[in-house]
Amino acid sequence: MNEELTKSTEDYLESILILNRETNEPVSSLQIASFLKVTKGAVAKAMNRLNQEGYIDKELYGQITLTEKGLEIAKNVYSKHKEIKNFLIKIGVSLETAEKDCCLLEHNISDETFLAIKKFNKNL
Amino acid sequence: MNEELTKSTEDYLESILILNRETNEPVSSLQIASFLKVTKGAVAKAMNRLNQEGYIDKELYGQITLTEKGLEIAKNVYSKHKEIKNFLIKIGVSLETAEKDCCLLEHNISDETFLAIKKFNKNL
DNA sequence: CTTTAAAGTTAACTTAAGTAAACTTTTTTA
DNA sequence: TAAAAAAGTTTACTTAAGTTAACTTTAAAG
Repeated sequence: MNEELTKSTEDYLESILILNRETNEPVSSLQIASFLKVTKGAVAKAMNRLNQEGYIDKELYGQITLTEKGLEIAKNVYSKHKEIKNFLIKIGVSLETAEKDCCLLEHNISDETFLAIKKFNKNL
Repeated sequence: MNEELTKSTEDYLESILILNRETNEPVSSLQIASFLKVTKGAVAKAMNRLNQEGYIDKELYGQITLTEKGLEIAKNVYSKHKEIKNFLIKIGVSLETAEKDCCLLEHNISDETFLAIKKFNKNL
């Protein structure tokens, strides 16, 4: 299904989705930088790459939106995020830790495991 | 608890532990390379670093053993590995996927989440 | 024993991702 | 509308981790 996305790529796309949903507006580089706690230089570099590879739309000095391709990945990662978080809470992990851990785990979970967790969450 | 180990460092230490338990002998570079599917050059470089940082004992052209410090980390990671694998199997993930996924997840799980999973495994 | 194969080492290079800081563009505001 | 502040860009540098390939050491076999 995936064609080798890095954790970092997934994180950028996911945060664009999240930030966009908060405001319903295109997203700025600084928002992303502050969300992911990286410098604006890092964001600029990443956005160049994501743009070239067709995951986002953005012109020089312009704001950022996800393309269809980017959106699909972002949604995918974010749904894992939510499902894992939910699951962690259900087995007794604190909100704070659940939020922190799922940000890392979301990048390393197979589709099969994702489905199993989803099922588990439903049946409880 | 941890002082910033990378995934790669944890993987090397864990595989030394696993390989050593299989044979009860010190471990060779090639064994590690084949276990982790990296080149022997990569192993050599990593072993130099781990040696300098006190995680393994090894002399030039010699075999590899974990120091106390290295062993502690290896055991820690490996116990997460086993617990996560167990857990995945319990929620219906196939053996194969469970093994693959837990190799990644083991590096990203907090102590709190680890304990919760452990508890979950016990009470089922 | 010597030669050859296997194992280990080293060096030069690659890639992904970040930082810091100088620079440019855009936006705000007095 | 000009000056200052904020946002975005670019460049040079860093780090972690890998690869390939040449080289050295060790071990095994004739």
